[in-house]
Amino acid sequence: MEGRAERPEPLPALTRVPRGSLTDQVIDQLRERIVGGQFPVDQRLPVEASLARELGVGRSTVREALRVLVHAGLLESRQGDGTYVRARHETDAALRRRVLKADVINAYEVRRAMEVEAARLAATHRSAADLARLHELAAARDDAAGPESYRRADRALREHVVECTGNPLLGDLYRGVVDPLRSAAAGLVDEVDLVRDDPARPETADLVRAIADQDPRAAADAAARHMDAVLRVLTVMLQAAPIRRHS
Amino acid sequence: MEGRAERPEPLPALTRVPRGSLTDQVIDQLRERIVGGQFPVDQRLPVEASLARELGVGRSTVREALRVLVHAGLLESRQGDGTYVRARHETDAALRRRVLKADVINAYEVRRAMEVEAARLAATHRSAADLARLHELAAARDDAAGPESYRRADRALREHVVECTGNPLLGDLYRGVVDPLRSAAAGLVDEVDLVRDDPARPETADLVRAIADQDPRAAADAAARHMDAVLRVLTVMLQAAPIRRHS
DNA sequence: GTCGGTGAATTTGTCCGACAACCTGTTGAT
DNA sequence: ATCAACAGGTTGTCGGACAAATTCACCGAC
Repeated sequence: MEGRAERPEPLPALTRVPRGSLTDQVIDQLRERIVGGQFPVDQRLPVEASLARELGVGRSTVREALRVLVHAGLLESRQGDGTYVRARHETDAALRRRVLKADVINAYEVRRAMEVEAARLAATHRSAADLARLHELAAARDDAAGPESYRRADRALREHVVECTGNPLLGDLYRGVVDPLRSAAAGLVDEVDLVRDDPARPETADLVRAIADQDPRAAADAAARHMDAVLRVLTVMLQAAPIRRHS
Repeated sequence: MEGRAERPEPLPALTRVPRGSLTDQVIDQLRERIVGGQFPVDQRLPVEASLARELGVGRSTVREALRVLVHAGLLESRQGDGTYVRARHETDAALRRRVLKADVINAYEVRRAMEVEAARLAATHRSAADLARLHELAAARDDAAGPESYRRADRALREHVVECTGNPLLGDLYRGVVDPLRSAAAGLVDEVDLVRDDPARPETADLVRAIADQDPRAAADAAARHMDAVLRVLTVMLQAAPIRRHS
């Protein structure tokens, strides 16, 4: 049953579900395993019969729970093959679905809202360690060798700003909105990223300085100027080549 | 089985699901019936055995579909009683759960991000009809007779601002964040709302004027001042009476 | 050696029957 | 009138059987 060497299932023994509990408890337990990384993304879950045995419930109960998590976007089930983890957080899957259905400009406007607030909060709440890391990431971005590594470095910097806010909810929402944008319109987004992040533009350096100076207003202003430039470029590019999506 | 006269189930005959289709089709079909109003909110669905017979599938298949819709927030199942329609549209249950798990200040910071961006976009994109309605809502708020109707009027005004943005994604996220806040910490939120919306404070009038004047910067500024006042009051109140939530 | 076809093994998908747990409404006793 | 017991109905869970789909190993042809 679990004899496929190419499918490692390095799982600790699952906790037995106490008798009397519901499918909801199985849902919660599976979700916690996913969120906690014990069932990593792209990994295959134990088969239904095994889950049932280890959780001490019937296979039907497991199936109902799995079906819920499949619909919620955390899992993907393939008949004859197995059930795979598709996302780590339920909010990620839900936001992804919603964002991918949205107009790109609208999604960027939402992103703008979060980046401006993140800048403001980062300037307010950042620690000395946050700042040291921010400077490292800014330097790495300036030193990046080509477009791909530049983009990676830029992304790391922006995500670190969101981490400096000390607001995990904002972090989750930011990633939930921005990650689908990256994968769905990858070519366009990358093009925009390059243009907007022309090293001659001062906004990102201003942002880093404002966070260092603990000046929320200046940080928000820098982030807003930055996203306004992005939106201008994006609007022009969409007029030149409209995206066809989600008919 | 359906012999309870006090539980009307005025349902048209359900379409038979073609053989070979999945639980997903039952999910879709039930959802369409709910969204379309054929299963109205607060009404009880036909019992599982009946649904199975009418859809031409097994009871297990119906159960899996129902479980999904329960988890998605559309249905509520009560053992021994029946399954009731709780909402007409698939609420973002995942976002709701996430917000309810968050620190209240963090959630308000996210709300601030969206209200500021909504103000800016409303001033940019609002139509004449939007503005006329905004003025009506502002007047209704000023004329509200007591705390409850004041709150309702205020809420209607703020949600209308978000509608004026012409950004449905922002609208969904705003409601996804704000609605759980309202229900979860209702007493606290209402207290904050009252204090922050002291009629002597100018922010909301400034916001309405800036939207009328199509001045995004002034609108964003008014919304920011408004939410900053809210956050100050909220911080003080949380120090006085910390919320115990979601241990 | 490579490639394609076939069949076995495995896993999910569906159905069914049985019974437990729970809820609602009715009836009878006080 | 209230309360308790009971019956009937409904959801929740379990287990078994089998269909449908996928993967993989084996074998034969080239």
